Amino acid sequence: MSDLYANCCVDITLEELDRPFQYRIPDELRDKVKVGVMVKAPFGRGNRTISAYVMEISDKPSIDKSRIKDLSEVVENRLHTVSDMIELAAWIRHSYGGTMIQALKTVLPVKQKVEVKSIKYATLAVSREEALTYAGEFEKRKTQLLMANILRYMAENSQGSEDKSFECKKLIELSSSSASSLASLNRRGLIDIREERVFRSPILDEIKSRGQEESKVCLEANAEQEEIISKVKADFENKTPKTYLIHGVTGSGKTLTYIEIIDYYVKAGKQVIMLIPEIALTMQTLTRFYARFGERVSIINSKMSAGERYDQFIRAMRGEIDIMIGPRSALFTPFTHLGLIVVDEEHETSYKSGQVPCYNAVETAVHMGKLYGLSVILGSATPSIESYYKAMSGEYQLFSLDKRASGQALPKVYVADMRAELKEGNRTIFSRKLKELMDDRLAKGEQIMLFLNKRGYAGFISCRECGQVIKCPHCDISLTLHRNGKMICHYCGHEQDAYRICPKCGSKYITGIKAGTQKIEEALHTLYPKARILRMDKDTTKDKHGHERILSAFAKHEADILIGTQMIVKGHDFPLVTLVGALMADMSLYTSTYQASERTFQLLVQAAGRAGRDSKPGDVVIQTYSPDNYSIVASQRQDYKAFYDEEISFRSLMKYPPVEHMLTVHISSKSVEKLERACDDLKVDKDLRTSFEDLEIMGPVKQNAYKLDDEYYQTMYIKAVDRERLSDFKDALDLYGAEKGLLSYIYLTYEFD
DNA sequence: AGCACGCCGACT
DNA sequence: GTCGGCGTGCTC
Repeated sequence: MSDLYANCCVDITLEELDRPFQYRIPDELRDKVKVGVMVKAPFGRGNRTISAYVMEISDKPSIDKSRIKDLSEVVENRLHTVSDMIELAAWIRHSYGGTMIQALKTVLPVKQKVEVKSIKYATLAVSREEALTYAGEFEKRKTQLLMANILRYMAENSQGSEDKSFECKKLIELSSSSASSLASLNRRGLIDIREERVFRSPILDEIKSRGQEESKVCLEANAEQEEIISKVKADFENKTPKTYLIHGVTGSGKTLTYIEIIDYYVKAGKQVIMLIPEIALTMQTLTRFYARFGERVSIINSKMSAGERYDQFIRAMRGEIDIMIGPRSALFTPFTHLGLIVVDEEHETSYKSGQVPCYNAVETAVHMGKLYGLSVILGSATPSIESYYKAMSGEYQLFSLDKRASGQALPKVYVADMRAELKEGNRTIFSRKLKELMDDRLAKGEQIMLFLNKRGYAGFISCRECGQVIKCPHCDISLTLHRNGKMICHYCGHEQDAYRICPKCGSKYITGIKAGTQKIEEALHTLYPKARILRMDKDTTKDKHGHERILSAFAKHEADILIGTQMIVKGHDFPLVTLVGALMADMSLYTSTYQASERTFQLLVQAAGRAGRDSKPGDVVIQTYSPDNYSIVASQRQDYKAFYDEEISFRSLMKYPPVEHMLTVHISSKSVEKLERACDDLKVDKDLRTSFEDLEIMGPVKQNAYKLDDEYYQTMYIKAVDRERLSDFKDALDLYGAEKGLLSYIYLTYEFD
C-alpha cells in the first residue's frame, strides 16, 4: 500500500510558518487521521512536539520524501469538524488577514487552553550592588556585554524597591540585549524569571437579567410580519435560500418575526444560529425563546468559561439542541443541519472582532449562507449603510416593518438649536425646551435620561456662534487641533494654521468643544437642588458592578435623572422614562471617520427609542449646533430612508465604502526614525504605485495619537472600486516589507472597510 | 517561537 | 585546544 500524507497547519502563530507542512501518516493512524483532526507532530531540528491540524490528505509527497517526518499521534476526544469549516477559515484568513492557525482557531470548536497567554517577568536575585559588581566583571571580559547591559539596566531602574520586576520583552528592548543573554543570567542564578498568566478582560458584565417581564407580547403575527414569514418560507421550500434584511422600527415586532421563522425551520429539521449583540442578551429576549422552544435552545455568552461554551458546542454537534443564541462567536456553532442564521441589530459594532482575525460576523454569516446554502436574516431599526446598500442593489432582499406592533406612537422629537439659544441670551447647557420638559417630568415624578454624546471627542474645532465646523478641504472630515496650533487632517495629512476667527461668520468664539458629565451634573444640581441624580461614566463605574448597580438603582426609581454617555442608550428598558435629552448631539458628527454621520444617526434614533417605552408617551429633545445636518433632521423625523439617501450620495461622492472599498494600513514601530524613514520611502515608491495605478493611495501620515504604548504609528488609506484589488495591495505591501527587510522592526496591520 | 549550529573572542 | 556567548537560519 502506498503512503498517505497529511498537509497540516502547525499551531505556531508566525507569518513565516503560515503554510502547510506535510507529514506521513503511519499505518496504525490511518483510520484515525481525517481532515480537521488535531494531531501531534515532531517539528524543527530538535523535533519538539507541536500541535497541528490536518487540512488535507494526499497520496503524493510535495517535497523530497526523505524530509518528511511521521505524525506522532492523533489527539482524540475533540470535535472533528467537517472540511467546510476549513474552507471558511481560509476565507476568513483571506478576507481579514492573520494566519491560518488563527483563523482555524476561531472557527473550530477547540477547547481553548484557558488562554495560556502569559507574560514573563525578571527580578534581580542578588542585591543592586552585587548586580553592578557582576556587570562590571562582565564588561571587563568584553564578551558578556549584553548580560552586563541587563544587570545595569535592572540595577539602575530599581532604585528604592529592591525586588522590582521587569517585563522580559521590554527589558530586552530597553537594555538592547537579547533573549539568550537573559536566559544565561537566569541559569547563573543572578535573576529570577517568573511567569504570570494574563486573563483577557471579559467584555463588561452588562447582561445581568433585568427581571422585568415584557407585559404585552403580541403572540399573533400581523399582516406585515406574516408577509415576511411566508416569503422566507417559500424561498426555503423552493430551495432558493437568500439573505434578507429586515428594517423594522423599534417595537415593530422583529423578534416575533424571527421566532415564527425559526420555528418553521426547526420543524423542517433544520438548526438555527441567532446572533445578538452581547449587550442585548437580556432575560427579556431569552425568556421569550425559552417559552417557545424550551430545552431545545442554548445560549452562550461571554461570562461562560471556555469549558462551558465548549459543552454547549458539543450539545449542538450531537443534535441535542436546535437553536443557539449568542454573540458573534456563536456563529461557529458546529451544527450538522444548519439551515438559518439570524443576526439581530446587525448594525452593532460588536459584530466586528477586536482580535486577529478581525472578522465581521455579519459579512461572515452572509458568506456562510452562500457557502452552505443557508438563509440569512439581518435585522435592525437602523441598518448599517453597508447592508442597506446591498439590499438596494439586490444582493439582499429587503423587508420593512414600518408600524409599531402595539399601535403605539413613536416619541415626539424636538430639535433645539443651540446657536439660537446663545443668541437669545441662554448661556446654560440646557435649551429652553429641554428645561421646560424637565420641569414638567420632575413635577410628575417621571424619569429623565440625559445622553451626552461624547463619542469620538477628538478636539475638533467649531464656532459657537454659527455652528461651523472646520473640515479638511480634500476629505470633508473634520480637522483636529494639535498642540502646535495647527489643524491636521489625519486622512490625507493636510495641515494648516488654526483659525482665530470663524472663516464663515467672523465670530471669535471659535474653539475646541469641551464638556463632561460632571459639568452637567453640577448644572442640574443648581437648577434642581431636590432632584435625585445618577451619573454613569468612567469614574462612577470603576468598580466591578458599578455599571449594573447604577442601572438597577435607576430602574427601581431611586433617582429621577440619569446622566451618561453612549452606554446608557443601548438595550435598556426603563418604563418610567418619558423624556430623553441628547446633549451635543452633533459631537459624533465630526469624528474623523467617514462613518461619523451614520453613528450619529444610529445613536440618536436609539436614544430617542428609550423614551416612552411603556404606556405613557415620550418626548425627546436633541440639542445641537447643526440643526440642519441631515443626520439630525432625519433622526428627528425618525426617517431612515431619508438619512440613507443623503448618506449614500455623500459616500459615493467621496468614494467611501460601501460604494467603493477602503483599506486602512497601520504602520508601527518602536523607533521613530526607522518608522519615518520607512514611511518616507513608501510615500515615493514608484513600483508600488505604478502597479496599483487604479487605486487611490493616501499617506502614510502620522496618526492623531501618534505615539501609543511606546509604539509609533502612521496610517495609510487606500481606496478601490474592487475589494479584491485591496487584498492584492495588502499582499504586495507585505512583499515590499519583506524585500526591504523592514518587517523585523516595522509592523503592518490591515483593516478592510 | 524555539532550537541547533557555528563563528569568534577569551581563557587555560 | 576548548569553553561559551551570541547571531543566524530553518522548521514537512
